[in-house]
Amino acid sequence: MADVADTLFGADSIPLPQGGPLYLQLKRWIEDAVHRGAIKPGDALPSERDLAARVEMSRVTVRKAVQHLVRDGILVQRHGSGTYVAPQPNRVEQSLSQLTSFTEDMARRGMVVRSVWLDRGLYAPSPEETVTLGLSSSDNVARVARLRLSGDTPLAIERAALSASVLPDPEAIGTSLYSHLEKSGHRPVRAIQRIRAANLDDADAKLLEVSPGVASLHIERTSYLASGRVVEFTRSIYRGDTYDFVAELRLGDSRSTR
Amino acid sequence: MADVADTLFGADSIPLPQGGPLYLQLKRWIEDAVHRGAIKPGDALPSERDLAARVEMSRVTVRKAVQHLVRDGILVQRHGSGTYVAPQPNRVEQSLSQLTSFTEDMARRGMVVRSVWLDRGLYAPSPEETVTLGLSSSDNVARVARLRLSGDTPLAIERAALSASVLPDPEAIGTSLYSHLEKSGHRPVRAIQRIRAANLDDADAKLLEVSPGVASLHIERTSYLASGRVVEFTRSIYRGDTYDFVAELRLGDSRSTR
DNA sequence: CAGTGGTCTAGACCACACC
DNA sequence: GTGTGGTCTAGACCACTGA
Repeated sequence: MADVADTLFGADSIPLPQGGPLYLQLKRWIEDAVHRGAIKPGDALPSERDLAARVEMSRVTVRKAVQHLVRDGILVQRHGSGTYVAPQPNRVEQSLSQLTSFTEDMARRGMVVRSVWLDRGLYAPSPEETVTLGLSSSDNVARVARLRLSGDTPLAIERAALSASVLPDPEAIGTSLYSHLEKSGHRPVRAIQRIRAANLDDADAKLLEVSPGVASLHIERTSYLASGRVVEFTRSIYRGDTYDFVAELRLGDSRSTR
Repeated sequence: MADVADTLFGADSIPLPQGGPLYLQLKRWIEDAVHRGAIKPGDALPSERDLAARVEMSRVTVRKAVQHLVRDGILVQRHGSGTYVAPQPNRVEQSLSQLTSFTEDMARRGMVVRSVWLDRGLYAPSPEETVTLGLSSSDNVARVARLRLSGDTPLAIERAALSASVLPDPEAIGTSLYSHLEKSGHRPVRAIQRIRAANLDDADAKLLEVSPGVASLHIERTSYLASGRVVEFTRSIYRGDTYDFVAELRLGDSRSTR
């Protein structure tokens, strides 16, 4: 079986595109090879030193091309092992109009979801938590932070803050925060979400097992009880390569032609 | 007036943090200086060569630290000019439940919005357009691509495709596609949006005047008439540092406890 | 013009994976 | 071990900005 180097540098190999900086020429060349299917997801690329010798560039320049492709999600690098074409990610969709529990939502699609606890306990509230959760200064706040995974693939980081009066014992949560809240009659019926894009910092990238700087969705959610009281304030970080959010829009009623 | 170099390297300067790679030490150090307010938005940093000499690192290492900060939106670099602390972006909010026109939406907030046409005309449809817009093979497709700006700041790139029967003359659109459609009785009343995060490629980054690789929101929108017919299919790219999308969620009705 | 960021090189050593 | 990616250096030249 021919290895990848033969495929890329064999007799019918395609020459590097011309024009612009060398690292961009090499980047385009590798990107095209992946999109053509000349090298497939999971395939290993030649080592950086090997590539550098073959295309007659310095290793620094090769690394620059490769790291751009890593940032774009085309390649992945594993320290001590090699550089590989990134696997096709299975994108997951989530509704932006129905307030659903992560666990219940995924179960409905037959996906196996796990959580790893990053933190849970009772704390003195920050000023921000005091305001958004409507706490008095003597109240405690319950913080629960989880890493969400589907199989072995991390999907999201979720950091929630709730009033201790709603969640007096954070340790008692099973897999689903919402079903735990439901038992005590505190399941939210309404929420406001604020969504933005941001590059992952080093710490969160490590947790999600992607490269720092990769695009991610940051979602802030404030959930309310039927009474109007705030139940939870959650900041979540979703991997950009595995998540789609879907929203249905209807004609606005605040138009000038009322 | 003391310049930035004096502020950073003066008598009461703060030493570089220890531990880990040099470029990350330098990155943390600059990041802290910005967050402390020791250097403010708009201020120029010392040149890369200057910085390298002062912290006793090679220029390559300094560049690595700086480019990480550029990617994170902390700094901006201008070729031939210098490196500056990034200005505080004014974030813009957009609703994810009301189907509003960009132009009308911004006007309601008193913001001055301009559009620059990137492309508009009639074309033979792509297979994807044929399917999503429900065209027959003889139909043409109208494509309109715009760069949206608030003042001189680019906000978003919008590429829309509509059936030529709905928009026979793309050149006739004024500033608002939706008000143009309204005149011909084709204003959509409902839309499905799909939102994801992605790193900007070089071309789109140039249009939006940010660095390649910066996080952005990619939105695909399919809009429908009251009759159920598809009016437009639009792909938009919003700058991650200037846009928040807001959605209101309600308790889902597809729960197991129906 | 001088000064800035942008690209590129050859060579070195370290940290980790895999055998 | 050997081979991989990760970091770091000193020095060079190019392309752009701005006085």
